[in-house]
Amino acid sequence: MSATHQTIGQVARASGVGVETVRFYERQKVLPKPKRNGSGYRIYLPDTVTRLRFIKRAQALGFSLEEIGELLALRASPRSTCGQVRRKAEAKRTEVDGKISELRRLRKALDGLIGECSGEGPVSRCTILARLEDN
Amino acid sequence: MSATHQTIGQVARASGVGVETVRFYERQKVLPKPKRNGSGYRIYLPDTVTRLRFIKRAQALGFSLEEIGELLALRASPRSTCGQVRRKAEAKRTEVDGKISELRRLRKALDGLIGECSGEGPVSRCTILARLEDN
DNA sequence: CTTGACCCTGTAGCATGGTACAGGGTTTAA
DNA sequence: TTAAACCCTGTACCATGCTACAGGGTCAAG
Repeated sequence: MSATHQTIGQVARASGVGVETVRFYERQKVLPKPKRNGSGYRIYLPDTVTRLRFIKRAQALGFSLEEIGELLALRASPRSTCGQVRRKAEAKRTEVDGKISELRRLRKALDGLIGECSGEGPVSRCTILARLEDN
Repeated sequence: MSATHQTIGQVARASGVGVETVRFYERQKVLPKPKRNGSGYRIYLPDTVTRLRFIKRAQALGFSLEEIGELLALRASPRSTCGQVRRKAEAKRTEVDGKISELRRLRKALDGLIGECSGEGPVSRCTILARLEDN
């Protein structure tokens, strides 16, 4: 194997994911279909490792594989603009903000229930359960 | 149908869930197996609607069906104490807190990327993509 | 020449909380 | 009596991101 093409096991190790994951990404279209050698083995160019690392970083920011596919498509097209990428990031931030508020709402509700509860006595006099039951 | 027993369709309507959902909850053990009539139809006692509403409220607080099963088991056992219920609520609050911090971390990272980005020019000079590619 | 490490395809499974049939039987009201 | 509305079981499917086979073929070292 020369430095310019690698097997699936090599790119997997170099980017810290599993071999099955690399094949999975190909099926999910976040990795392009690579060339094959005479035995049908996948042969990758070295930029594949960069791409895999890109995927991992984007995942860590909360992007789904589908969204990562869109980011990669932007990256690959000379027509696309930085503004388009930025808008994806802003949309994700808005989404994250929405999840945070939802979780804060939950937290508040749980806090209310816990605050009202003495923590003593049998379940039959549990104020938390009473709240969950009926009104 | 007397007031003391209802068909699956009746409890479903009365509690605002689908018929299939009621059967699903039975499989998931959050609803007990009901008696059957001569034709094999499920026959529910009226407390089933209370139980279904309990489930919905607990879900709104972030409890999974499995956790709701545990809450219902506590509710049903005279041995259990209010403290056990309270501890479940506290554990859920801790879990929610963990998710909130994780999301805030994401938000911060996205914010940093967005802040650095001019939003102008081609993707080839996109600072957001550059960060994701980073080696 | 054999062994072990690698590669292939295709499929199934995990968790979560349902939804949607297919292909039956039952009940109710006109 | 017949049609609609209901009920039954069993199974498959949705999203999400993998992981784990089974049952092969290939390749490199000793």
